[in-house]
Amino acid sequence: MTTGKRADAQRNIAAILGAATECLSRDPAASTSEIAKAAGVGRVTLYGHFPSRAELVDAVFVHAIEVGEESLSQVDLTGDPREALARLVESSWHLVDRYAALLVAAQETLPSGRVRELHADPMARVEKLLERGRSEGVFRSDLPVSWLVSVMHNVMHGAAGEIQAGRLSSGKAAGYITATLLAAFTPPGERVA
Amino acid sequence: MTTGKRADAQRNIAAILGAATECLSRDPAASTSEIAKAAGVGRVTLYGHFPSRAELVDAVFVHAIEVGEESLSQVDLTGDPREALARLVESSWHLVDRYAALLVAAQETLPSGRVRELHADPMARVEKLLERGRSEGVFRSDLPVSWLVSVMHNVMHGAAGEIQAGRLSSGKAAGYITATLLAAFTPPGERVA
DNA sequence: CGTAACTCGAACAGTGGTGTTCAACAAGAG
DNA sequence: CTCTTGTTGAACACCACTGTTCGAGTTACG
Repeated sequence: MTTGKRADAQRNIAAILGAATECLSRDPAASTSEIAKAAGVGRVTLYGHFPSRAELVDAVFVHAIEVGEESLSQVDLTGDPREALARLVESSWHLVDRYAALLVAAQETLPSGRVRELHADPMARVEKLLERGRSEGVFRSDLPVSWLVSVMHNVMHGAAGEIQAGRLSSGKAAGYITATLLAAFTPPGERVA
Repeated sequence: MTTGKRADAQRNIAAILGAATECLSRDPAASTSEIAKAAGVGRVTLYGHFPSRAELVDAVFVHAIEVGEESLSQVDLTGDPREALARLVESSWHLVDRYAALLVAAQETLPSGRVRELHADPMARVEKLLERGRSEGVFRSDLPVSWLVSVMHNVMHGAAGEIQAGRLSSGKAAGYITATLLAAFTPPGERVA
């Protein structure tokens, strides 16, 4: 092992990371006591591996992004950009739904800009697809790509909120989101799919 | 006056309400000390008029909604629903931009459902316009009205976030929002305005 | 003017978190 | 088996906040 850590230490680190992911996904303000207890570990042990709560949140967030990237990188983005977008939304949506509260935790814990920095890869993927759709004339070019990305982001997180509030069923969300975004991204003068 | 309060007490209540609106609009987690100081008043005085921080936040939020309603009620919602929506967005946007942080404060302070309860009037206005647009065939009917309202809400608050992050200029926001929503609300098969 | 209403700062108790220290104990690695 | 690394709960110091109490001082109001 390149890590000089002992075996049980590695096990505990994994347990803490897992428990933190779960706790923070339920409550963005989850305390270190809560997380340590959920990991079946003493609070001191937690601080032994993560110097501060913020660094733990960072590690959890980085891990979540990695998991997400693994899933997102398998989405086929070739062919009709509209169908590609539908596929990308379908995959992204599951991640957003799962990690919505975690994002909140990161936002209010990590230094400004850090969240966006870690979102660089997934954002680049979306931007690239949107650019291609624009050059093929099926996505609108009268608004900045950064704005379109923001719309996609906010519509998805809005859906997560609606579900949490019990006003939307999980099954319908992906369909609503894609229907909304495909229309929103249609160039003025063109027909909505 | 129907209020049995003394004149200076009334002045202080107004000052506290004003200071709280300003402080909470900057920082949703603003403390009572902060607010009292900004109001030029002792913390004890604040608690003399508002039994708890939560009730103060509630009062501030109610007041903000009232101010908003006053402005929104003057918007002409007759004629082409698309143009009416543009006018409504224009007015709503200023309010959202101003009170975005206040909404966050209310969300994390007030009991679940209270925020939505206080939003009943502005939401009814939007719903009514959307229903009319649907019956005239210019807004889509394949998605629930509640979802369309949520989309409008989230796109506007997303724009507020982009502005706060310095990625969007205040002047362009309203145009982007209306362009996005008009397309998003266009019925499938129809051309985007 | 006199009184009731109001204000003030300081001090207090209570809460709920973060991060550290300590000394005893357990477990992996060689 | 031994030694290093890791783990543990209890206790501690610290911080920032909420909400209350007190007594003294001030202000409106009739």
